[in-house]
Amino acid sequence: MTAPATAKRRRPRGRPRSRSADKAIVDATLELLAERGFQAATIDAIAARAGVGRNTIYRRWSGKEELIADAIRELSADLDMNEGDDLYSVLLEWIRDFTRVFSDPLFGRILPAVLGELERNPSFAVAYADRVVRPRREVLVALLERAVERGELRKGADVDQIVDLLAGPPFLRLLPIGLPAVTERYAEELLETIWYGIGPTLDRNP
Amino acid sequence: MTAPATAKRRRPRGRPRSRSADKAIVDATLELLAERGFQAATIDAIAARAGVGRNTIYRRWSGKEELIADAIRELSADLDMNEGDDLYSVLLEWIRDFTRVFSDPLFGRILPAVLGELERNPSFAVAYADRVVRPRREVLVALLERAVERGELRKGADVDQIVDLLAGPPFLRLLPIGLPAVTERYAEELLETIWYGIGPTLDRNP
DNA sequence: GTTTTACGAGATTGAACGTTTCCGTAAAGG
DNA sequence: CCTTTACGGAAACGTTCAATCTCGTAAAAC
Repeated sequence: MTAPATAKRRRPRGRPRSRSADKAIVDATLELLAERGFQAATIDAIAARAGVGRNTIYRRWSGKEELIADAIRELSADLDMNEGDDLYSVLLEWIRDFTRVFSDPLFGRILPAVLGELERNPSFAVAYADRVVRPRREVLVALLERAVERGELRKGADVDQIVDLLAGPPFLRLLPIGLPAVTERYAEELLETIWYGIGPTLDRNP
Repeated sequence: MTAPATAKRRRPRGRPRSRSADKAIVDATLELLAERGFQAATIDAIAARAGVGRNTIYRRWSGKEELIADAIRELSADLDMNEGDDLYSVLLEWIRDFTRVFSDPLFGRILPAVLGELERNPSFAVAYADRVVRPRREVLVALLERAVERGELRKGADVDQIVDLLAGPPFLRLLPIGLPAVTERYAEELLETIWYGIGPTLDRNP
């Protein structure tokens, strides 16, 4: 063993990397992605917004793709779900959160901005799926699985499908393809339809 | 009146525009969009695939964006819905069609390919919404409204929401964000969930 | 046959952009 | 003070690509 177990890594010689530059570069990347899309996130524009020189970027990342994939990995989904309430209320709040997050000027605009790149660039897709989609989805899936066991959901329900039902419709509405806008009561109406189904009314508690 | 009512438009002097070049250019544009995305659909690549010179394109369109918007407008949704069957079967077939269309190597790959451009370029979004989304949606909406009137759907159901429930979940599955793949029985399972709802089972006919 | 317009192909221009390199300066250790 | 590494700024290189232009040829009207 050449290195003692107690060794702190010694600080290397010359001037240390600026931590604030690290953050400024990643922030600028995400902001540009969200505000103006993938093509507008040029190295020039990122460096200018971050207030750094281009070589300060290239000293940290080997190229534009690595930078963007890394920046996407910095997106952390905050995953607080108040499980105390009854399931219906929890799901209602989840839909509200989901629509709110996608109106967020930073976080919510990233996916639409990189969607076109996802197909061509699997590393972006993996980064986004791992850091943004999967964590949020796992929390909801686990919650729904417990609900199925407790009998609060239809027996044998496919939780993946339920997640899609909760997320798919509001996601469609956020694409610029001429669909009706999301209204104030959108979450309530959507969940009611999902909960009771679209089939003709049977015996149901009002 | 300067032009007689019976007049065919006289053919202008010189060599006429090649109609087959028109078609070849638009086809090549759509194919490249679908296969390799927006960025790969360069004028050079389009001209090469169409087997025409670049100025043959510029003689017809003022630039790349006009060409692409025009090509998108050529996408026609075929809208056969066999209304004879019962509603449940019709909706089942609709979901199957929808997932099939989005695996279509031409038609279905266009939207993912231009999604990133939609936000930046409203004319693409308008073209796609007008020619692809709206016609398909209108047929389904009309069918659902008639079903509501006949009592085949839950009273007071919001048909826009139902369309989203039918289209949103399969659309999510087709994005490269790590979701489970669409299986053979996907449409059946999805419609069953939508039809009966996710709430705990009440009295229901099996 | 002459004129007119379209054609495919290639050369050219100009802008955007990723990437590298160099400069003078700043911040750290020795 | 000297060396080392980082910094912001700017210049430069190479590539890609939209857009324009030129050339010899083809297809139509007259």
